[in-house]
Amino acid sequence: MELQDFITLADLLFPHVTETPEDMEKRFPPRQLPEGAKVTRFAPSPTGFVHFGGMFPVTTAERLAHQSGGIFYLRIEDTDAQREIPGAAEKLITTLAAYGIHFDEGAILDENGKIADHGAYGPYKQSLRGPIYHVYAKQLVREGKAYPVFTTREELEQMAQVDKKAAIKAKDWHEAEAAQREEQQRQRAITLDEVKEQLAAGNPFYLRLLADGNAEKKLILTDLVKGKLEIPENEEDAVLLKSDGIPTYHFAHAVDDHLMGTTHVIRGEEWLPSVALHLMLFRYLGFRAPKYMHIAQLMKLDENGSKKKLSKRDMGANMDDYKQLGYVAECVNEYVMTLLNSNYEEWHMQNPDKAYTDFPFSIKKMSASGCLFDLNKLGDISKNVLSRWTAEQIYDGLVAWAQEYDTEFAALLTADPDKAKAIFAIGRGGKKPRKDFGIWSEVKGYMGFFYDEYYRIEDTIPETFSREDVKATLAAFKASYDEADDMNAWFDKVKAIATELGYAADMKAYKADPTAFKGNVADISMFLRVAVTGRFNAPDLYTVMHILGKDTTFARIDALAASL
RNA sequence: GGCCCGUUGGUCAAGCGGUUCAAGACGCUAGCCUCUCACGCUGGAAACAUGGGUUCGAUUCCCGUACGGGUCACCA
Repeated sequence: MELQDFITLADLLFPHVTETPEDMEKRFPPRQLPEGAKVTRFAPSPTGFVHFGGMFPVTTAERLAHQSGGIFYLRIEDTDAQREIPGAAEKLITTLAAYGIHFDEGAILDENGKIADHGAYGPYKQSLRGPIYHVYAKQLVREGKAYPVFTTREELEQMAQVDKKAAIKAKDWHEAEAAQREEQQRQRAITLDEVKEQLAAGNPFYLRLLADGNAEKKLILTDLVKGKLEIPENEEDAVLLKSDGIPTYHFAHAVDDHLMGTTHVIRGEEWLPSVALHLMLFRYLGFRAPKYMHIAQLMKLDENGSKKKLSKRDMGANMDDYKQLGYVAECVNEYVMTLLNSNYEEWHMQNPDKAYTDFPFSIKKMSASGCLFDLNKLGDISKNVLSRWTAEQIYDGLVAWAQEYDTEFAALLTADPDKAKAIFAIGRGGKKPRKDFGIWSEVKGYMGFFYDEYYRIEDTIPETFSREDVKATLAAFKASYDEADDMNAWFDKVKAIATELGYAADMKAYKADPTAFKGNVADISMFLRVAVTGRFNAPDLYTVMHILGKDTTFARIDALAASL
């Protein structure tokens, strides 16, 4: 086609488009931001929940923007109506908010929980930006950089039926490639007359980019995470607009990120293969390309022991799972930070009281390779975080969680807040706080025995100990117990019982000659512990008894004694 | 299959040509502390995928191989 023909073609294809790229530039002027301020975004398609892997780019983007005094915005990429799940976008926003991720602008929630535009660069939902894309589409056609491909409605419907993924998997790659190249040549050769004919017949068209690349040649670019990259030039005529006039991701990415002033595009590394195409689009459109950061995928170990992408169905993939299990958002954030920035842990150890948002996030410290999801590590971080909380904070956090996921437990806790807080105060506050639980769902197992509703005998005193000794211990303890005793006096009495029954009161003496005793004071304590807590393991018995009170303590001792 | 990315102990990782032939954290483990547990403390096992270059010298640079991952849609 001739130059003039392209202009005719553009008018034929987009008769309704009257605005020009210049108009767009006026409507969306460059942002006025201080030097070095980064503009980043999160651009999800509303097709499901927030994935743990998604937290990596999101957190990175949020940190980079806010740390630099820039803008972090939300753009909803709802260009595929087929896959869209109603309400997913709203859910995405509330989930992220729960993890402290807030947007400065974009399609965010208003007071009524509805998505509404917030900011001067909207609309922020791509489905609402049709006219904007069409301005640039028309421009590309005018310049001979894009061309239409026509199909009939029947063909379109047929296409919707086939399982494309399965088709790709099954095909012979060489054959498919050759066919594709041939098809591309054929489609490129469309004439103005054919276009008029098709248009007259009312057939829909989709728009393809006319790629000028040569895959034999390499394109050199720098990814801020991956470093220097050498990729073949793009020679595929990617689809820009679909038959319904809605842009594909690629086209929308170039137009939106330019117009919205994105400085850093942060996304998963699955986008790496299309960077050549994206750079071509920016060049065609006359836009300056943003800086790219492709973040490695989060992996998991499959049954065969090989690394696999953490998929939707995996435990821990859905960010909402963590809330249900009782993970505190702050802990998850910290875990994400340790994976994202290799020196975060070190920094945090030196600044245990600072929030992760105070950490100087560095792109240089990001790993280029994918990491394995490690629940152990998350658990450890969680325990450490919670161990620094006050009893009051633990109480509030636990109650809030229990009220949603374990109302029975919540009722018990709130019925006697002082008791609950006294339990949480055990071993808390010092230099070396206890670390008994990292998630709320573990707490009941740790402290349930304090409540008659959950108290039960889980461990039994081994048969190796004479029942008579156990009975004697329980009876003697009751006889000598005085709630007013301090811890030392209390333990002295336990020791006295041990001595009385022929058990060693002094552990060193016992270890020196175990055969001289029937057992030791640890055994005597164990009898009491099983009686009072129902188990072998519990926090300091003296404190436990005081929280329970004399009546409950004695009642439990009596119950065990009676069962012997 | 083509293309791209990656590869230090089980995991996350420091290292960025030579006092590190390898730090730290999680996990595992021995012991100490100790009335049990939870802490804490002191130890331990455990790694530079592989071959070939470059170099006086490579975990660190280059190439090949293997392995892992990603991608090749009118999905994002």
